[in-house]
Amino acid sequence: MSVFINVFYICIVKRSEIKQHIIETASQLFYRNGYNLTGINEIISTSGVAKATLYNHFKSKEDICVAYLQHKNNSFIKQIEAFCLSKELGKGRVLALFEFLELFFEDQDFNGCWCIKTVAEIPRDNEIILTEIQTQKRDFIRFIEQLIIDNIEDINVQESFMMAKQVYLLYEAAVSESHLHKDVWPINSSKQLCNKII
Amino acid sequence: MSVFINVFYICIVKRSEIKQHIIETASQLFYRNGYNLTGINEIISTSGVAKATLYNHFKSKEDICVAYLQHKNNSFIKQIEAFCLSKELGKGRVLALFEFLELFFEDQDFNGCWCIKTVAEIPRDNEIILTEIQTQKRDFIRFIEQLIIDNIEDINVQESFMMAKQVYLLYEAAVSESHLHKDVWPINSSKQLCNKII
DNA sequence: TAAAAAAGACAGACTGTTCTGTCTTTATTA
DNA sequence: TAATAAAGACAGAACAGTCTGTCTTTTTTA
Repeated sequence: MSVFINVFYICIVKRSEIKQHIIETASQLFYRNGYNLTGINEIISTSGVAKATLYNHFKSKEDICVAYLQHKNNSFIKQIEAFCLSKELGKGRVLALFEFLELFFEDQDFNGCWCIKTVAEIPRDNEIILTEIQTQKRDFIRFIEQLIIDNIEDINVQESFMMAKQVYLLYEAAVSESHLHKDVWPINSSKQLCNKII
Repeated sequence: MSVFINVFYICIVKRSEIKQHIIETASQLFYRNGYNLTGINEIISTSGVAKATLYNHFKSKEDICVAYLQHKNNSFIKQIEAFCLSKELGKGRVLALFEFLELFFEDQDFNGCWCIKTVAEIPRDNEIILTEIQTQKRDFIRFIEQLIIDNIEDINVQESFMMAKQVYLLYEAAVSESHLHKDVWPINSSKQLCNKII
């Protein structure tokens, strides 16, 4: 039996993948239930990892938080980029942002923006986490800007940056408000307005 | 000394105003430091009220949370309404929303939207608090809608509702994002875009 | 004098973090 | 290939706090 369990366990988490496994487990819990409401004990019991092992990989809960944010952002950027590029060249690729969000919203795990959620939970003076979040958002604005440059005709640098910020604001509002109202209307309204300005 | 302290204390909070005093103290703490990071003990020590007294007025921390949200919303609506009406009739009264937000942002106590913050902190299934928040937001949209009807010429009911939702989304994005980026640019971008659509 | 507030002890559950000592896996050597 | 060494994952206790909410006793106010 011991052998079976061992073999079985290895199938789930290889030794070399333990850190990643902890990150994924913590991410699910943090995103679903919130950072402060998720305890270390819940993370270790859910992931099946020993406490000492967790603290071998991360020096503190805050450390896990940063890893969680990065994990979320990495997969998000990868997915939304692939989704937009799957559409035909042109305005549609910008509007695809909101179509992606629609799918994201319909996902049962949707729980709003992890950055906004986390900012709301940490003390004002936690610069480590705040900096990580601001970096993610600035990268996202740059991603939108490139999308605009590549897909909107006759647009100069100044205009494209201004437009990127506006599209970004509409996207962010759509995420937060669809979550708050538990309804898709903010996504539609934002998309409509975005269509008007691009 | 005991007498002095008592006299001094009475000057601050009359007996009949204790409940209101608790709400105001809790509001400051919840808004500044977050709901979960603010303990009952901090509320009582800051307000100078006994624990039993607090639990005489509120049956639970959640109860105080609802009172906090209502308190915030009441004073917000009162202030923004007065500010908008202080401007000249016309489009300017709609744009005044963002001018109000600018002042709000510059206030040292500014810490984003209390609704978004609170939603991020409570468990998904807390319907009492969520309902309170959704009601506040719907009321705010209705307020914006009335502002549009009163100040934009030749607009029908359908258009005004659609526009109200869009202006609302821009306002909400401006609040959250100016807070996140610690910068005024989201307010300016939102205002600019709002000006374009009204 | 009766009602209400103050003060703070209290229960009981939870927090993040550190630690010990054991067992298992992996890498290196002979 | 077999023996050994190093790395690190394991369980679980302990630490010094925290938390909400209840309760009793004393003091103050109307």
